[in-house]
Amino acid sequence: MTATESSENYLETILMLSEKKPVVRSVDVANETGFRKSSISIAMKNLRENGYITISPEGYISLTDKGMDLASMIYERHKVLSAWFIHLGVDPKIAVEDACKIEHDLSVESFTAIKKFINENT
Amino acid sequence: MTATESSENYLETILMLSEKKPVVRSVDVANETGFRKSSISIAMKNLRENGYITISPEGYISLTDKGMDLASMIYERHKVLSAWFIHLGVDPKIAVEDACKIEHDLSVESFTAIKKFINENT
DNA sequence: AGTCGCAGTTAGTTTGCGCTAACTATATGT
DNA sequence: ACATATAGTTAGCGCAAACTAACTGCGACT
Repeated sequence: MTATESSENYLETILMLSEKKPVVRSVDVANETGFRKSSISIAMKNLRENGYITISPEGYISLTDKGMDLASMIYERHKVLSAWFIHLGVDPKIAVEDACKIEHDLSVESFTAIKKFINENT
Repeated sequence: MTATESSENYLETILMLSEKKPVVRSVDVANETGFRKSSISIAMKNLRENGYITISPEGYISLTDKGMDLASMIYERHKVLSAWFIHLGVDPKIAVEDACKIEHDLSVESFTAIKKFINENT
């Protein structure tokens, strides 16, 4: 029962938004990601049922410990990878798009190795 | 009408096998990838209908120019990325698995930048 | 009271991609 | 001649993840 790529992306988005806004609602996730609110509604239901988030009666979304662990791992990858691509001269918009895709696919081993390498060589 | 990740993987597999064997058939792709031959049959039909491969009456699969372009691009990414991960100390098996995933996701810009960087720093 | 907009949900559809099961066709060995 | 193995196809299933359309519920204005 491991989270899918889309679940990981939603968790990351929730974490990112929670750093910018006092509360995060479904509609905020929809606006940020560009998906329809119906799609987000179903996705949030899944995340809730799998113990990644809680939703208050007002509709405010919070990450559980489990959700925060996953979200912060993905978010760190996102930041490290996009910064590195930008450092290599890639257009920032494209760098972020690419980071967004590969951040889900790397094993712990490879990401750790890349991160170590970046830290030692920049 | 751009090729999906699974299509790209099949094209890459066909190219890889064609370097090792005189002919490549559906069943060879099935054995290599671990998917069922029925799944491969349908996938090869798709690749054929989209102009990426041709299949002889004997069942021998050939890449078209279009198919070869895509296959060799993906295969190059695979080799560059997996070699680099291995160079960074990642277990070869894991390095290959990771390369197999991210090779489809990188933009031309980012891959070019990474490749250039690797060439200048190894 | 009525209407408007915003937030969220639900039903039903589509697409991609794997699967099993059952079939055909061809070759090969006894 | 017949059984077996190999290669390929087809039908039908299931799941994930997006979509549209239509609904509820709520607050705010006029």
